[in-house]
Amino acid sequence: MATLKDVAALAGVSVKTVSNVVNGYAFVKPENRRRVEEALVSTGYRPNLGARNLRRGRTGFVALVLPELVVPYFAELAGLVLGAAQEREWNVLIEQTLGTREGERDTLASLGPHMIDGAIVSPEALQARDFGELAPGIPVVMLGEHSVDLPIDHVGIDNVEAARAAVAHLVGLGRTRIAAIGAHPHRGTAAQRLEGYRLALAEAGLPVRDSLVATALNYHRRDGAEAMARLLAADEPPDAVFCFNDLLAVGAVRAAAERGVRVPADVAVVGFDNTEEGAYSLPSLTSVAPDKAAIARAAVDLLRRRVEDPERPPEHVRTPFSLEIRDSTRSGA
Amino acid sequence: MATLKDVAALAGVSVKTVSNVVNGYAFVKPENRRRVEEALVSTGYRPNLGARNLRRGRTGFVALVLPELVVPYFAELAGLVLGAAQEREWNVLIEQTLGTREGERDTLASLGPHMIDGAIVSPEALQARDFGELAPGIPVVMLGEHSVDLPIDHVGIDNVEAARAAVAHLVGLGRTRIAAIGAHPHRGTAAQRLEGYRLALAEAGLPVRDSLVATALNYHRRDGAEAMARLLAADEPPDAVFCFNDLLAVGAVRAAAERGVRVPADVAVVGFDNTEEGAYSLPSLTSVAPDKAAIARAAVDLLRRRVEDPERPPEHVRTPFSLEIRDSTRSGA
DNA sequence: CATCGTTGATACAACGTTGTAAACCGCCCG
DNA sequence: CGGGCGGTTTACAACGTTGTATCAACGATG
Repeated sequence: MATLKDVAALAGVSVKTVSNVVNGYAFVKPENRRRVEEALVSTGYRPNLGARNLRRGRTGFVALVLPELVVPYFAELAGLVLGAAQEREWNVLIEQTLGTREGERDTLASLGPHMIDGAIVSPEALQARDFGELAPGIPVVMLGEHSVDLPIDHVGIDNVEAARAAVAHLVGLGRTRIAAIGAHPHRGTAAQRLEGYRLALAEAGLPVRDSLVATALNYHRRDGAEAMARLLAADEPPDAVFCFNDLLAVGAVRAAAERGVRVPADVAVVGFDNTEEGAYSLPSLTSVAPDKAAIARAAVDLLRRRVEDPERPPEHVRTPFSLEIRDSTRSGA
Repeated sequence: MATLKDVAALAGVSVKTVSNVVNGYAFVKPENRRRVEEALVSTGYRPNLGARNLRRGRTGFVALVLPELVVPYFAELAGLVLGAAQEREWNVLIEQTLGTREGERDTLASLGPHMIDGAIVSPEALQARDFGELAPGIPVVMLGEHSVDLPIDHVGIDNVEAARAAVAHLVGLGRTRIAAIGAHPHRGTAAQRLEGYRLALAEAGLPVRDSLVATALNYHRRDGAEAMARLLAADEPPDAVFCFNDLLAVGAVRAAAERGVRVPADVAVVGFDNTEEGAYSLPSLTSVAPDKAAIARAAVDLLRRRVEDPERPPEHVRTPFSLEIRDSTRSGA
């Protein structure tokens, strides 16, 4: 593997001059520049990033910490972050926490302070305040959970508003027994979506019944199916369900189908995340659609600014969302 | 950030002694060892991996190169590789090629030789032989495509056999006009699955009709839907479809539903990859189920052995598969 | 007592890169 | 003609770590 030294020897100049050419330093005699460039090509020189970063004190790596890649929302998001980071010449290290608190702690601890220039974290169990101690001095941008009181950069949609819009849509269909699937004791986003759900019901003059709020400890298809089964088995089953993500909704739709309950005729279903899976499922899924590309771009951008100036005041970026209406809430279907 | 030097100063020993303690060198006086360990804890020392790797000539990073994370099969696989690599104390760099030849070339080129100890590559457009020139000297393990003639480690299922089993299953249902969706001019796996499809038809004494083989330039839901639409619009539409992955199958099912064609009554559908999405879709999808965990483990293991001994002869690991039979091919449903 | 081997500790160099400061060149100006 | 100045190049040190060689101390051996 060719190093600067080899190139320098071949071009008959010093190592530093080669380094200067590589880094685009202006004052290099054209003649030398030509010779160096020739030597660079003929040796196939590639900088040793480890050495460069050791010298510069940066690594060029960013961590993307998220619960699980098998959750389509995170897979889509990861893809977009990868793309956005590529433009900034960052390499992305994806870490899965599996949603457990230990997983998140381990991940952040094991990354070590030297490995990464910063991290984009989509927390699930972890409280935001844990970050200070776990990743001391590492620039962090948080996704999803909204925690205004903490001095940490943050990107996300307005979960309360989004949930309210989703439930308002169900209200608009004339549904009155609207359930929610996805309540969770420790998840910030869950609390916010539940809040939006309650607000929408209150605005419509509908009662908020505990029996219609289903907890889901994970947000997988299986959890949605189980929750829906419980709801349908109850005395007064719902005529609409707002699920806190698309996977829960997919599970809910399946559980309904298995029991001969029609969607949307008997139960209308709204999901969250607007994954492609939901758009293709039968019936296609109405879903809250966060602008994932905007989230990814904003997160990478915020992290870049934070890395460049660690002292700047933390920023909260609110990205837009919309409601994609599909067959699972269309009466015609 | 504490360095060896800081720890050494605090413990009153030399830098090297601290290094020896950190690396578990045997001959350190118990007294000194104790002092060093104390200092390590109190300074919260974490080795600078960049420096360590610079010295050792290894990076501790492995690349996982795949087409797209939004394809559930790759997301699932990535999650499993992440897990398997973690046990080996490797960090995984996930790179998306977006399935284009340029993407794959760029990715491999940009990683550079210094960045990674090796790569696990799931090629799509790229020909296997391109790797030699693109990543000279980098240990590579290939996934999926079977290319016995090349001196590269390889992990995958027997695609011909798997496809044959899937189509044989459809034959067993009494279907006679069995279509295939997913033919592709440049994809090795596509060619193999098509081969298995042909074999199964031949064994059953059924003709192979070109009009029943649908090309898909990508393997997304949309492509499956479009291909299915073409097949259904033809003079003699199929009574069964073998899709080369689950996404194509999901799209195909949707296209059928939109045209009032019932699955499986009118058309039975088999997918490939056994993704969770398929298991929960309506109807649930019969699918060829590669043992993804085994693939991930084998790939990481093979790469580790290759890194440790670059001279060993290349190995081809054949991982098992099964056929998961679900509603999309069950007559009762 | 001289020699040797073992244990324990250290100094030094090196990995490949880049920032700093100094040196060199030619040229213009006083 | 000496001093200064901008352009151009270079030597050197440093980033944090670890392999090699060296060295000191010690008890055992001949």
